[in-house]
Amino acid sequence: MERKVRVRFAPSPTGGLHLGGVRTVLFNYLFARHHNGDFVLRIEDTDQTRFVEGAESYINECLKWCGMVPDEGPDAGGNYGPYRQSERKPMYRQYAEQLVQQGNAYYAFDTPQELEAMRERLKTPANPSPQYDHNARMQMKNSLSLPAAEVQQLIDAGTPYVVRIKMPENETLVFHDMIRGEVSFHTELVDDKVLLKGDGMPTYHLAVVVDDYLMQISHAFRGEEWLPSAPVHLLLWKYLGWESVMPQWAHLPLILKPDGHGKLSKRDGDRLGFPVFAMNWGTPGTENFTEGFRERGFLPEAFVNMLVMLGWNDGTEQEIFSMEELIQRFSMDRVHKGGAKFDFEKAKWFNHEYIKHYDTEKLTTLVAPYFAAKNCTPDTAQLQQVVGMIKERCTLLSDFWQQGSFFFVRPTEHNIDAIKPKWTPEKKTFFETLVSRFDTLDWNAAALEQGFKDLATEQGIKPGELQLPLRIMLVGDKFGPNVFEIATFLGKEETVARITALLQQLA
RNA sequence: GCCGCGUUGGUCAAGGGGUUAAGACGCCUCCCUUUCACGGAGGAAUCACGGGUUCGAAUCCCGUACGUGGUACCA
Repeated sequence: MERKVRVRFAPSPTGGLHLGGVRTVLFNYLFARHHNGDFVLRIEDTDQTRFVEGAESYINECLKWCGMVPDEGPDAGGNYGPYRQSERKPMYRQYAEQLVQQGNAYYAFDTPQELEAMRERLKTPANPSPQYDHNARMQMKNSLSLPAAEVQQLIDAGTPYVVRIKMPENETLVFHDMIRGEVSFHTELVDDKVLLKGDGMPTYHLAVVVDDYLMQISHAFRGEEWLPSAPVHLLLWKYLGWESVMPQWAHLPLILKPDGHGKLSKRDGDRLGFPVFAMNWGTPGTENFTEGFRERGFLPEAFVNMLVMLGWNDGTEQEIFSMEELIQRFSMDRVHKGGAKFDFEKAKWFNHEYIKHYDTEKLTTLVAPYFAAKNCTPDTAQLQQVVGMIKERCTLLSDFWQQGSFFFVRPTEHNIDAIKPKWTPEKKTFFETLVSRFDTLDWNAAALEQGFKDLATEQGIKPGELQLPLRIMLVGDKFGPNVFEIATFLGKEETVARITALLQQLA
């Protein structure tokens, strides 16, 4: 019988949710939805990497913004909770003990100093980082090397200890990865990973196996950095007798720095001037602040689309996908094996595409806050009209203010240098006459343009030479939509005021 | 060092024995527009290297290089 698809994502932000993290969630989400399965959020808050204040609600807000809502989770209830690792603490110990009794794991009493001493002692140029493995374990203080009585004595005395997995020797472990196919490891090269820490909390290795089993997870997707510890997890599934219900695994490629090499980090964003977190993280204005894609002016649809194309495509030339299309077409076997360098220019292109085709009414509600932030609160219908006129020349939501403020606020700065060299008394006369002639014209773009050109012809000046000055008068600089449409929007009174104001400056 | 994974233009990438090796971003040129964009037409630029297998290799195999991840009582 085929199991229902259940995938889980386990974020553990000690900081914000970065691109790689969001993309991992996204692939989890798309796969789950594609198969009509469950999408479960599991929170990894351990004692060591304790959640930073607010991190949990931050994650939930990120997911909501991106349109990926978990079916179950800390707030939604469900049958597999609790979902916070800290609340699941009592569950793990019994499995660790079971492994010890079966001989697949053992107690280790070594102090951090002793571990350090061992590494120092075994270190050679050929082996710069010795492991706690089958070579070293018998030289250490653990229930394999010590007599049973002494072990009991240590435990009775309350000596802190950890539980380590006993890696077998000379075995080759093979497992199937949905992206990479067959992957194999030699067990003697893997160290005896700690399963249960001195404080009684499980390490990721134990927790992820126990939780995935108890939560009946059918598919587990995570970053490529977990591939080397996959053999430990595989062994745990076997030793605990759960191999028949082991999830299918996929190790996702990494997102790399745009320049140079290595994993993309928060520092790269600061250094190169782009966000790496989905949303603002930290306190604005302080050193611990990182701007998010949301606040930078990205639409969530564009953000998600951009992210999914980093490592996946559907094999066609299509690049713009709605979430519904992604769910329909997503398949794990079209995910790339190699990491992808992040390209902010391409990310902006996605956003521009979305803005151009976005519903103007909806776009206006997203743009309004950017105007409000500048103490500009125009009538919604008017703002909507402006948004419609300028949206194709805005890449980010934050561009709308720069591209559209002059519709509502008279420009204070004028790019006079653009017209002054070619300014003549005849042109001055033209604009003075134009103003006086406005009363005879219908106030719409077509009529204004016609009247403007007629007058230019009468006075023997090329209309083109007069359009730039008019633009500078109304807009302040060389940008914006058709100048007659701008005048139409501004209205006769404001248009006249702006023309005369600049005429005085040029005098 | 050892182990894993990877490598098609600057970037994202399609293609997986025979192709003029798609497409997109970015860059450049031209057209449209006497603004900035949008739109349109073009252009430069790629199969990491070396061996095999084959009539034929970007494609299959081996090696090398390079990159990347891991090598913690972090995840």
